[in-house]
Amino acid sequence: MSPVPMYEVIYGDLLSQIKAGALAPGDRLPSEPTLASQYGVSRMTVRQALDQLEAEHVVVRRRGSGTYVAQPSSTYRRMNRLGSFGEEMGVSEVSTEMKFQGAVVAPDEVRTRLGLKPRQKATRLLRVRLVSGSPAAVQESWLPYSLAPQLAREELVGGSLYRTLFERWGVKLKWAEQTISAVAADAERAGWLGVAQGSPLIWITRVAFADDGTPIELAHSWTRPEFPLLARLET
Amino acid sequence: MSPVPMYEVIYGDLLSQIKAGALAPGDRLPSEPTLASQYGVSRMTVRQALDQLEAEHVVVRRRGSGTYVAQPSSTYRRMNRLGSFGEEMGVSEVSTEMKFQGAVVAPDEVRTRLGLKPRQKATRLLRVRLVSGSPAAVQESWLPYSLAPQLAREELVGGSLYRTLFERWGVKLKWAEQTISAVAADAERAGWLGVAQGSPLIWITRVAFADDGTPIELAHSWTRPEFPLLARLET
DNA sequence: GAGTGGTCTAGACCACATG
DNA sequence: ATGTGGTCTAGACCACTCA
Repeated sequence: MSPVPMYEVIYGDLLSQIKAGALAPGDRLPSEPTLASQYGVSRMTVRQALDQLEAEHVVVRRRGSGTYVAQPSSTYRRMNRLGSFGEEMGVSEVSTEMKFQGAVVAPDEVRTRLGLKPRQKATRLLRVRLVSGSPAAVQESWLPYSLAPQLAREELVGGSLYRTLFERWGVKLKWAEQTISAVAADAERAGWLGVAQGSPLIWITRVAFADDGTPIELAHSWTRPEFPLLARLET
Repeated sequence: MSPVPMYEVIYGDLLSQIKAGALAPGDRLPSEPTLASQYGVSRMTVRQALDQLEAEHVVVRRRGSGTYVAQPSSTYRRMNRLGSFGEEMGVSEVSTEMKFQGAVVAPDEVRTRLGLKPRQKATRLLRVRLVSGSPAAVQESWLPYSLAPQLAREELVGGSLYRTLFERWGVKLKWAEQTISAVAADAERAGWLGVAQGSPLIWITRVAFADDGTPIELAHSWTRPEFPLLARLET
């Protein structure tokens, strides 16, 4: 058997066509029997691919009618999926100012959340994110130093921590737990973000995990309220 | 064919057993072939039930090993699912002070978001939510008046707007789009919530939809930062 | 090596939507 | 009436885990 399952191939094909615009919102996809014969697979296999697209709201199915490319639900991007800051911001132009990058002894909170031993080192990244040139968020990330020592020195691949972890160290983050709250800007962050001290910021604390459940990253972010999170909730 | 599909029966059975504690976190479920013969169905049908449980993180599958009841991921409750305020808060004791309940001409924002015609009326509910007796959030809900006129007068079923909509009017909310931001408390909300004016609050704007896509509710909520949102993100 | 979940087949009947 | 997606069967081979 091919290393990649057929239903993932079909899933990928359809997703590409939709992203490329070959299949526009509202368009009907080929029927399940049609796809099955096109790909030379059984209908159950086609359904596995469509199940996945449906779960991600890329398509909607209507019994007796067909499967259609979903309307891009006006809002909701970001959130629900774990992605890089750039991806979360969508098409906007994102740049980064690195304020600190190095290895330090992990403070208690970091030790606890990442499961490090006392006096174990951690890599700390402190970044200011700019959207279209104006400051939008401060991000402070902590990772076990031993996981990727060069991370404390080298430049990030494409400015993305997650990409660097994956491409240089083979570390793939699988899921994250976030708490979202609000906090008043302290003097330092207010300065970086260009807001008044004491003004409200969106404060997110995130722990990201590898597929085996190992905690990899503890991150705090402080975002200006002009850049809200968008989320879609299901019943 | 039975009105309820077999895979839903199996799904429900397993979920009940897990919720009741007959299957505890970490326990292994019967294997797929075992379940198939127990229910007298094919293995593919069993897999449909398990697929659903897995997608909801109720179970985890390990190839070559078995399917296990998931560990209740310490944190993450709330968010990701659309539920009542009480459910979101988990087991905590929740009470409500109704500050306003009535029908008014819909302001522009409400008209736009709910798709109402000019001068059409809307029901406005303004509530302060208390957790264990101390104020946690202010919620302002707007609904089309014509949808459920009595809503402007009657008491809510079990103090829950969503339960009232469903049990008294048969309206079932299917999904919602939320934007989450932060905002400084104004004088009125600061007073209700017992915080200083200007202190940061979590500010959520939500539009909830029925299964046919009709917008049913526009809600704003202002929550004290001591009650953060918890969310789980997937890759 | 035995058992598990992952993938896949080649059919089938059904409920439903649309022309 | 035709075609669609929803459900289901009774097998199969595979990759993987674990004793």
